[in-house]
Amino acid sequence: MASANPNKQQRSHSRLNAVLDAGAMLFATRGYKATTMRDIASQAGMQPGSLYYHFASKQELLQAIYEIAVEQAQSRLDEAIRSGKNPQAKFEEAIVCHTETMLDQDNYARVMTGVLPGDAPEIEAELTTLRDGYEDSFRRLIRALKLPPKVDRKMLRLFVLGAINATRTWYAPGGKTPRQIGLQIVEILKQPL
Amino acid sequence: MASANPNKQQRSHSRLNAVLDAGAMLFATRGYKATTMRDIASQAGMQPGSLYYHFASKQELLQAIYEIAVEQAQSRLDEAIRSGKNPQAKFEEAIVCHTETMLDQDNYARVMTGVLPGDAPEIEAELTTLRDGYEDSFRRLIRALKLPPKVDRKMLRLFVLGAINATRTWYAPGGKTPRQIGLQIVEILKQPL
DNA sequence: CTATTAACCTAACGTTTGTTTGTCTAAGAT
DNA sequence: ATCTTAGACAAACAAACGTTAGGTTAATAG
Repeated sequence: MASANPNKQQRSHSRLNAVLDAGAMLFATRGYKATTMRDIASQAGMQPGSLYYHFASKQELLQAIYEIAVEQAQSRLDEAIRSGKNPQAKFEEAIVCHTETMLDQDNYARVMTGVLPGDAPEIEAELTTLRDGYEDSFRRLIRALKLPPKVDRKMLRLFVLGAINATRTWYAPGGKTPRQIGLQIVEILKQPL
Repeated sequence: MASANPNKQQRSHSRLNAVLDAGAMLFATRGYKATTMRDIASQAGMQPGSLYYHFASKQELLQAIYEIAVEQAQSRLDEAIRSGKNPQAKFEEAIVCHTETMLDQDNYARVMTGVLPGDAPEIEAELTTLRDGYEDSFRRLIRALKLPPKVDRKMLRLFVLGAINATRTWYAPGGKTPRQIGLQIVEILKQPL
């Protein structure tokens, strides 16, 4: 009955991380359906069948990536929120942070916006729950905000997140930096039209 | 050498429109890759092979739908813009109109946001050109706007369109109407945060 | 009435898909 | 030195995919 070591000590030459990285990159840029297991295997430098040593199915691979993505994004966001000195500053920091996260090329978080809900029906509920957890931070931030009476808090959250998540469709490195883009969103929200 | 009638008079019992409607509906809700020709045929009430009497390929079907979509959206938008009495009012009318268009269930326009760029590589350029034409209306509207100096016009356009296009991911009939949602966007832009 | 053709259907083609199976290799444990 | 097993490979599977080919029907034109 084997080792007394409870750690799932992975061997040094395991390419699990290469698989996760490849999947995250391809799911984020091409979407779930448009990415094949062969694409992922090729990008990770291995054979298609080998992926199934690490994950039982394509959907499970997506779920694993999604969990890492939310975790990464969440910890980034928490730190940004801490740095804000009042509710309004916290909200602004969060906006800039989320924008940077979504435009960071080597980050998993773009999978959250690159995968259509319902592309993986069997795990759709889990993915939605994960994403909702992340968005809860924004819920709390906006609740603590002083706002004009005509502004609906739920709508504000959905519009801001929608605008930021859409940046991935037009962003191109070389122009404005992710940080500048995030700051512009804040600016547009602060200036009355 | 046939008829002197130059009209491409389509027969009354042709189900071309059923094909277009089915394709628009499925591409809009599931995306391009996730929609199969069999899905479309089934929804249109015919056999998969029959689709190829009307269109030479899946991509050509998408293109035809896309062209109708942009045309519909454009004519709606033009009318809304006409109804605004000054640049600011025109911009606001355009926001509400575009929101209603995107959330209209029986409209083709959702295909513009439901299909990922690059899903159909061979016609990607045409699709982008079509969409750019539509967005040009917003470019012109924003150019005519009096704005605070710190607000970048290009960013304002991308953020507003991004926020509106994202509504399709969370909108559910029964809650706020498309019109109310559009008006809330305007409200959030007008009120300083 | 006959010839034509628009608009489908039926049936299959070749390819790509996610996945499974069995084998090999090398690293760590005994 | 031997055993075990993590981690990969090579090859194939069945299903689903976009697409094609040929036959059928019914409306229209002459």
